[in-house]
Amino acid sequence: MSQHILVAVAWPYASADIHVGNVAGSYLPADIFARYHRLKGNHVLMVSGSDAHGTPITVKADAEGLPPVEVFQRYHADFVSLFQQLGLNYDLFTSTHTENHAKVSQAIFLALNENGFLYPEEQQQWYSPALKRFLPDRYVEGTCYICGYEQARGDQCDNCGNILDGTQLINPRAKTDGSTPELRKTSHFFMDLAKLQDQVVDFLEARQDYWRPNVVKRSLGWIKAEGLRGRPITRDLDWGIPVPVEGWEDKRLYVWFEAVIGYLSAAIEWAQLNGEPDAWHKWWTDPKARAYYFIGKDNIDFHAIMWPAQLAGVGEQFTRIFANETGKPLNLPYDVPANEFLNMGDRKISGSQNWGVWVLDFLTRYDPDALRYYITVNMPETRDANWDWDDFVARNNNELVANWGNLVNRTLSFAHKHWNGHFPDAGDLRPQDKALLKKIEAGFESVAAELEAVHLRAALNEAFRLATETNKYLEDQAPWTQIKTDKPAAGQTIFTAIKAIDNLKLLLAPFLPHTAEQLHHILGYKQPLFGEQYTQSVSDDLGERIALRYKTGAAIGAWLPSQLQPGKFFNPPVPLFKKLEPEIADQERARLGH
RNA sequence: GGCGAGGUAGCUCAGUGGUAGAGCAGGGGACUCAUAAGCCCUUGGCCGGGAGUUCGACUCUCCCCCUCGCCA
Repeated sequence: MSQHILVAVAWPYASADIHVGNVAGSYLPADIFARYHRLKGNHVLMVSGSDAHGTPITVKADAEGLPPVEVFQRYHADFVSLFQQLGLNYDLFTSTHTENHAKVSQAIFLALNENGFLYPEEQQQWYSPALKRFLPDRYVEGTCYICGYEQARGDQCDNCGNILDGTQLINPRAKTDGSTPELRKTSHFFMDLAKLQDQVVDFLEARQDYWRPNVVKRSLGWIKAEGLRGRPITRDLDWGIPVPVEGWEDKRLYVWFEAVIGYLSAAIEWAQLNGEPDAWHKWWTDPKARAYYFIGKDNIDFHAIMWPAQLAGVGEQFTRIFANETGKPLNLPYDVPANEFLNMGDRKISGSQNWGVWVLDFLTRYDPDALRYYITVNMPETRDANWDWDDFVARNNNELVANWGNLVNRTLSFAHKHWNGHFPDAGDLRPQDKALLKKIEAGFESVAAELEAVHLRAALNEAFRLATETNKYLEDQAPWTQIKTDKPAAGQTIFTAIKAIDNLKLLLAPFLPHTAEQLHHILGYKQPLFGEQYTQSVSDDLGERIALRYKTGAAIGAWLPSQLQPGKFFNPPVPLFKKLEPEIADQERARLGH
């Protein structure tokens, strides 16, 4: 009955700080989804890592006078710390800078090559005689051949916004030393996407009924309008994964091709770290397993078209080449629930313009569940959404604190005061008590239905509606009046409310895990709802790094109605959430210096 | 310019061929257990604009405008 669910999460690029838009786009929805499935008893494997290779990192490294590996290491350490603080329970958060990932990527390359989906082709590329190397388009500046802007980059013009063909730049110069480059011929491997087009279209059409329209329609529309064309998968670079072909030692796999392979290599690394090297097959080669890819809309093409094409093209060859096992095809994505963008003030979040909310910084002043709540109610599932500091304060105070936090606090405080720290004895519950609990317990179906469809905002709203039902019940029963004349009746009311809260704790746990755990403890449970995050140092010939891990341990959380018993002892309640001062909105805006 | 997604109450968003919905904000009320929270009642919208199909369209078709993304 229980399923194997691969939760594949976008890989943060190791040259920029993580902001709330990244969290809203992929990291948080993935964690909510994974936590729900863990509570449900399914076998979740949630993997991701730092995307370590590619030109932006070498550009940054050059600018700072550091080797690329140090830039990568610094950001990677920040990511691990951030994800721990936010409570993102990755089974493994690794990186693409591992021997394992290189080996897996090379096996994918070889499998595609064996199956006839790769071909080499000559291209023109800028070469710097002074630096004695080929320059990626990003390393070349010149005059834009479209608008005449003189500071255009080889890949894109910041003035007119057009994507450029770098070889057409006028007055090209190397970004690092200003020297004049020349065009030289260079060979690269291309993936023959045209040959894979039919398989990709079949793949998309088979899923179009349940995928988000913006993901599937856009992908199919693009393919049908333009057709897929060969795309280079190698580059003249020295930072990255070597091309496993003799004579190609000075080239590297193109990062777009290699980074997505991380979903597979991370699953394999996870299995190895656990001492069960074959365990990854349950998520990758068993056709009953489901793979969900949580990404932002900027990544749709790579996950809905390119990565499925790679997987389809590899066919049964991967396991044979990688592990000399009888080949089994790799699973294609089951769903790619891509989110739109979370902007700020209707402007795109931008690191270079210091326009945004940086999560590590945010967490020095506010709690992780407050962030998780606001991002979830505002999640850009169907269109771009906005981060607004006033709205953050208002929703924190008027919804999170007032509706849910206060429900817990008012009920438990009352109980603690009048029953000396025990749950009241309830005897046989009255019809109104049973009616409330029935409503709340229906949440294990209704909230679950939204979660399974990856409608996370709707799921959270549904859980909150049930908290409101409980507040209404309390108003109807008015235990503060009952207690003056009929203490047993008040006890039945309060016990029922506490049981409702114990249920709501579970329904909200995927969204608000830190406070759910805290409430769980207050309610007297000895074992935690969820397992534990931990870090582990992993070494190979490429170096040593920290991996973020997860272990189930003593976790007892289950997506099932509360079995809370009367009479048991519980801990004195403390507020789960903090009310925020309205002034902080202005302070936060001032912080940006705009 | 092409493709895709959006344009619904002050804000954030649901929604469907049959007399417009939720949460929050705003207004009023009774209560007091609670982080002055919660509960009840309530104001508020030519559902981007125009034309068409239909007995009837926010919902279907066409054209236009605006926003965002991808591509050229």
